[in-house]
Amino acid sequence: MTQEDVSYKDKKVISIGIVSELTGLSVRQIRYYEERKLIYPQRSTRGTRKYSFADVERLMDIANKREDGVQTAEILKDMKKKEQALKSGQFKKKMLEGQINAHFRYKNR
Amino acid sequence: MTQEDVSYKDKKVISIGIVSELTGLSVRQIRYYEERKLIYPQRSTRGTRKYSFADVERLMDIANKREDGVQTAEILKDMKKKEQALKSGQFKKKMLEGQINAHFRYKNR
DNA sequence: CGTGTAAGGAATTCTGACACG
DNA sequence: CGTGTAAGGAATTCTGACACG
Repeated sequence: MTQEDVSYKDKKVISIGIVSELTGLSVRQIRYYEERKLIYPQRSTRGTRKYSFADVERLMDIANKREDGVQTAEILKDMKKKEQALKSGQFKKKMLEGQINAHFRYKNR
Repeated sequence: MTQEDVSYKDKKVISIGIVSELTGLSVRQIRYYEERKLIYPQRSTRGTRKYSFADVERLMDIANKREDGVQTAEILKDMKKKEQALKSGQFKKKMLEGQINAHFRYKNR
């Protein structure tokens, strides 16, 4: 994925009505999941919510879990755990890159 | 660019107000460029226009040309020319792939 | 030709609240 | 807990048209 593609995925430009169509969730449900801290839309100047494609995917993930009877508090916990794991993975990757760089610095001087 | 990224770029989900903010063009201008066949938004069930990121980029391109004094009819011509060139390039690429495939079919049988 | 604007109507979005369970 | 709904207001979007140039 290039940097430009990431910017598409994370750019908050979709209104709640479209998100509702895209996810099959009601507008009420989407607002409620925000209240429960599961999702963070951006607000436009005039206060309307704007979502990204990443948000839409996250909401579809939430919808699946809710269908399985998972409560929002539980979903929140799981998501935090996964974010933590992701950060940890990124950290490990950075460490590895550091070692590799050090290795080449050593070899090339 | 993966297939998924393409789907983000080309998915028509942005309302005209947001497109206006993103491009700096007035809503009136955006509608006018559609009238002149420079842009093709999708219509939602209730008739509102929906744009993709690709459309937004195309509009920014149009805006630049308009600033240089290029008329919409001229812009339309240029765009058609470029599309034609692109198709031609894709065609050449397909031909080449065909030759490569034929080559390997020959070698491997 | 390209763009602004007022007009009138329809649909969207927002918040806080009551309802049900 | 999770979701529907009616309420009232504000902002959006749509079309066809007149204006200016």
